[in-house]
Amino acid sequence: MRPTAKDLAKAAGVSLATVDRVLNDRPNASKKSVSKVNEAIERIGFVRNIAAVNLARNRIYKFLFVLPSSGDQYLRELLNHVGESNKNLASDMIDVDAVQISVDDPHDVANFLTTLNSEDVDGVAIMAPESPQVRDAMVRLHDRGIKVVQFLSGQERMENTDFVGVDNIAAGATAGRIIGRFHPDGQGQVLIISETMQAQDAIERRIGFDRIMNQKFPRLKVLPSLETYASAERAADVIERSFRYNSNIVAVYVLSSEAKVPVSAVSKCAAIKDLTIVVHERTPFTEQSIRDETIDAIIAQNPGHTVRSAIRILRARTDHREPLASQEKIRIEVLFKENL
Amino acid sequence: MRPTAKDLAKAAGVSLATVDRVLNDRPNASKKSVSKVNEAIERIGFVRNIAAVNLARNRIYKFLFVLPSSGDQYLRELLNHVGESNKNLASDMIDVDAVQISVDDPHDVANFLTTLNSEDVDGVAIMAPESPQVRDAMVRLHDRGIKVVQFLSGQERMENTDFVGVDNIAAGATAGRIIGRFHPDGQGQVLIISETMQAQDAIERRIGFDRIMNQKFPRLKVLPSLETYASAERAADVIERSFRYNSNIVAVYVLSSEAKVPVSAVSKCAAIKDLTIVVHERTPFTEQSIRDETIDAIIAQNPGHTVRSAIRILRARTDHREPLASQEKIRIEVLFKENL
DNA sequence: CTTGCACTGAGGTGCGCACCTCAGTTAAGG
DNA sequence: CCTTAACTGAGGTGCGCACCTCAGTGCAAG
Repeated sequence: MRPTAKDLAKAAGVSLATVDRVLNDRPNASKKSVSKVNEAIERIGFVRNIAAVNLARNRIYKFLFVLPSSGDQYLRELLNHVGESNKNLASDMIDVDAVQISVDDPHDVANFLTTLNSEDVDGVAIMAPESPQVRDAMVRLHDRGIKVVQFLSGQERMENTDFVGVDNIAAGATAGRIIGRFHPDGQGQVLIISETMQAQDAIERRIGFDRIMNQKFPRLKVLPSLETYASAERAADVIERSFRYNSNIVAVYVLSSEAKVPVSAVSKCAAIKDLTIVVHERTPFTEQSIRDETIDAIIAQNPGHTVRSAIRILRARTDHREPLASQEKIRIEVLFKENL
Repeated sequence: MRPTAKDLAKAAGVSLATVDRVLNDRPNASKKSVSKVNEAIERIGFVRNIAAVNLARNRIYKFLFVLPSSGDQYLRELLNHVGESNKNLASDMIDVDAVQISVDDPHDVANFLTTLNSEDVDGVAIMAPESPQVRDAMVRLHDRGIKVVQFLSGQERMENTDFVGVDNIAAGATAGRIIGRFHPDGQGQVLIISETMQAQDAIERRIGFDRIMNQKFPRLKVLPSLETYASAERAADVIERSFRYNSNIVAVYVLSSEAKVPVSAVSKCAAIKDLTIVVHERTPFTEQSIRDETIDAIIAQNPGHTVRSAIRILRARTDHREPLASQEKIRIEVLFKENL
């Protein structure tokens, strides 16, 4: 049998009421009592039964994912995993929901966050681009007692806020290592494509990529980033032009998380199987493409892991516990055809 | 507020006692009552509060990891994660422990498993090589009501038993893809080193490796597997001999999970930085080696993930729930210097 | 000495559920 | 008709804990 609060009280030589005061930081506990209880906790190895705590508190965790309204397959994956987590965690009294808002206008995002109330929600995971307004709104959320997680998005790290996602500089460097090692003879040009270079994640990936290419594979020439603005026509246009002007493209690196548009455009300009193509995020499209060997590698952050990690962190913060850093580190996954 | 069992009873038009009979498969519930309750569960979206269930049942989960007594760094990682999980899950009333037994003699393993009692343990995760005795003992564990997980080890898949670990054929193929793509000009010999080729996991990795090398990279010649039997002297001996007879070794693939001995031996025979070296499992040694670029890639199964996955599966089985396959798939991780 | 305040312990209630008992109802079989 | 077995509902207890009330106790300031 595990020791209960009653055993703790006996071991500490105090009453249950005092144990309760200490455990829950209630007033009217003397320093002596506090230390007696803490000493006894260590001595008898008392561990609070979380199930009983939550039952007694009659607590229901409510967490919200704030996601962009624009997006393609990867976003859909995220939404699916949020829904699935909601189902799976219902028996643990955890409600998870997702809203999609237009993240183009930072004001809208900030306004939405402002409407959130600590009565309705315990924690929020936010995927939105960098902007002072959003940062302010996040700080105010925290002040209202709502836990905040920066979710996959490229905000600068904030105090009182956890980040879930990968180190994008490292992710870009990983892509660089793969492309570089796949071309040991050097020589050739590398095409870089992104939806936009405004986004922090794209910038960081590019930085990491450039760094390793310069250091390790200087004979491969990295071209300036093309921006598609998520438009198929524009993608076709700029990519076609780039292939026309650059006659020795041997590899393509797609920075953004939606790879379908750029890869499709590339396939119309070149013998795509002769190119080394590295993209981000596992989606139905990229999975199919790696199976048929159109693309060569996927750098991914597992959407299921990220969603669950965000939830675990929010739960820990809500309980005033420290999340387990070792468990919550999101890995930069490298996927080839063989280890899908 | 979530609906409680009381709400369920009202919605189903039966008493709490009958709801209890249905939910817990107790006798003396008519088919009509059962269907009324089940219909109401769907209708009002009733979800059992697991915390309350476990509290009322006063249940403490007890899980045991049965690990080999021989092993080096990777085994130590596993033990650490078991210990860490035990700490972290104490507040969820989950006790996790590990025992190490000599797995050389299948009889010893089987005998040990036979001593396990369903009073003392709810589930066991077993890492032990293939053998009929062990299989039998595992079946008998299951018959005694103890849940069984085959942990990382190369047993054939069994009924009533979950497997935690990676597809080793795919892992070997992944190693093959990396070595192959790192040598696009072809030509050269690939050295394969393993502690033993008796173990199922080594065999499977070799199969996967050979398959892709034959199909995709036939110009690289894969040498017969060297066996070190975990002995540094023997490793030095056979590896030195191999380098003497084979003058064009360009890559080394270490099949077994402890890479220290073989890599150290290789480093004495050749300019190690000119070789492409792929090993299995992240350990302090392999991590250091990839940082200083002695080795080029690590194929890993995350020990923390595997331990936690085994525990989640055992917990689900103990609760007569189905584990979430999507969450429990252990990924074949590919680690380069950049995405450690 | 009294007053006031910080502290303490005893005890109660309820969270959602499991598990038990027992009186009572219904329906089938003879 | 009665017997029997299958079923049902009402109610109680307890799991470990949070949260509350209230009657104290001790100690320091006035």
